[in-house]
Amino acid sequence: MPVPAAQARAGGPGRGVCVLMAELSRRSGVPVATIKFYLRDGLLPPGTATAATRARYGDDHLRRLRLIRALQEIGGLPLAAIRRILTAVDDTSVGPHALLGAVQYALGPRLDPDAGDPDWQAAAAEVDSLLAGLGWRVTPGAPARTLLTAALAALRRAGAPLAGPGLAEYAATAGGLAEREVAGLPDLPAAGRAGLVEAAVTGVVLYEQVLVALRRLAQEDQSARRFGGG
Amino acid sequence: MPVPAAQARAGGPGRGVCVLMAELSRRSGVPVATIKFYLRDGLLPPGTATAATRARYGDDHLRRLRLIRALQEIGGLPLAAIRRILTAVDDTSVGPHALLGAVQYALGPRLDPDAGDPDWQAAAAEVDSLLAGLGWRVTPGAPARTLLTAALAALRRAGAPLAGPGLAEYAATAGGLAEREVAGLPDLPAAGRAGLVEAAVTGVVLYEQVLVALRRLAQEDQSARRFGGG
DNA sequence: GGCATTAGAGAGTGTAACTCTCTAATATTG
DNA sequence: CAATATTAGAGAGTTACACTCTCTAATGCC
Repeated sequence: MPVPAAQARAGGPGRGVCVLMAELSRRSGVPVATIKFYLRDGLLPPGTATAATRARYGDDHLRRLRLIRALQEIGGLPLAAIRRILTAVDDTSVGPHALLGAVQYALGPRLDPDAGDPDWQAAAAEVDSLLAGLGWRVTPGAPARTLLTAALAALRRAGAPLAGPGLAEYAATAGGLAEREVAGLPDLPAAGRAGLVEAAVTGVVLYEQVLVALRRLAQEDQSARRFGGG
Repeated sequence: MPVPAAQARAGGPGRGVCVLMAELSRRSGVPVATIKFYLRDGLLPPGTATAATRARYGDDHLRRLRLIRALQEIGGLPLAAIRRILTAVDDTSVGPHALLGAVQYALGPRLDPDAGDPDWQAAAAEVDSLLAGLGWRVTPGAPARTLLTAALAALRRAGAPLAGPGLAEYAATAGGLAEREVAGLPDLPAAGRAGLVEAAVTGVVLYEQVLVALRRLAQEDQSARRFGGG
């Protein structure tokens, strides 16, 4: 027995099956108290109030709640970063590229560049020449750039610097991944802004964890082969 | 005027230039109060006491301190995870493979598998068949496996599942990276246990951040090319 | 009419990672 | 040799984060 589409997805934009908070909690697996906290924090838009002590929440609340939890539990993002991402998502004047930038800044490490350290300077120079050689268009202050520089500086400090060719190999691998990922994003007219935006956030954050997890599993396998079970 | 090597690296194992805590703080950039905290927490072994209110710290303290900060600031690990890693590092009865396992468990997400969720079950089945098909030797309870399953389940829940061939492509890329990384670790007799151990921890944690950062930078570049500066 | 449920706001809780304060002792300097 | 500065070590206090609890007034439902 097919459910009438008009009932499953009726009403205005984003208004689907409308339920009370207890039901939203049950469907999302998030405690009621936590949902209230998210509402107060502005992470979740308020429901449509039907009375002084009654409000209803739709499908978009459920999707938003799942997005928050995915970014938090799987992506490991703090709520402050998630709030920044969601603000950009909800601002329809923010284009796709700027939105991805917002996600990058929200992800990006909050570590301050320790200029003055010779290892840092060497790492920064290496990053500069790498990006220049590849012709990648990245903003100078991108957090990922700081992260890369910090990681290379730490490797240098530990006496195991990641040199030019080895680093370029990593960059080529990363470039191949990113190329396919961005190409795989839906077109704007086809998916609409909301669809593109969600796919983009998902792609940046969740695919990263997929990659990281697969690499760790592969390392475990390789380590077992080289060093044996002991 | 060359410094006599016997003076720069004298004494017993790991005892280099011996200094007071203030000097250790200056060289590492870590505040004295924080070093004291690490000492109390057991992250840093105590210095050699020369009097009731005097202790000296050597090169190994400096290296350990740098390792802690790298894992914390770049790897984003909580101190509890770092403590677990360092315990395994210091336990000479732990072999290379088991040490990498300890790092994996320390890194691994602290999210509980939500069995019962159909998306989770589908993701778990996909992970099982992928690993079986690749023949990777990974323990069933590996945290990376949970992370992968959780990420795939979240993608499914968001309506953008990462399907068989696409996932296999990611796995192939990750496998290639891990193969080169593990092959690049020094041999046990050549580097000694301490050298191998540090290279392994570094390889797992810092190279991961290098890869992640490069992927994000590549995404920014690809996004700029596809969506333009707006 | 009466009772369970709900929205909303404020305060309280637990954890992590420091940071501050204090004491006694030791090194340094005049 | 006495005054001052510095240090090790231990405990308590602080800040940030992410909830979680408590309370009140207002419904909805029987």
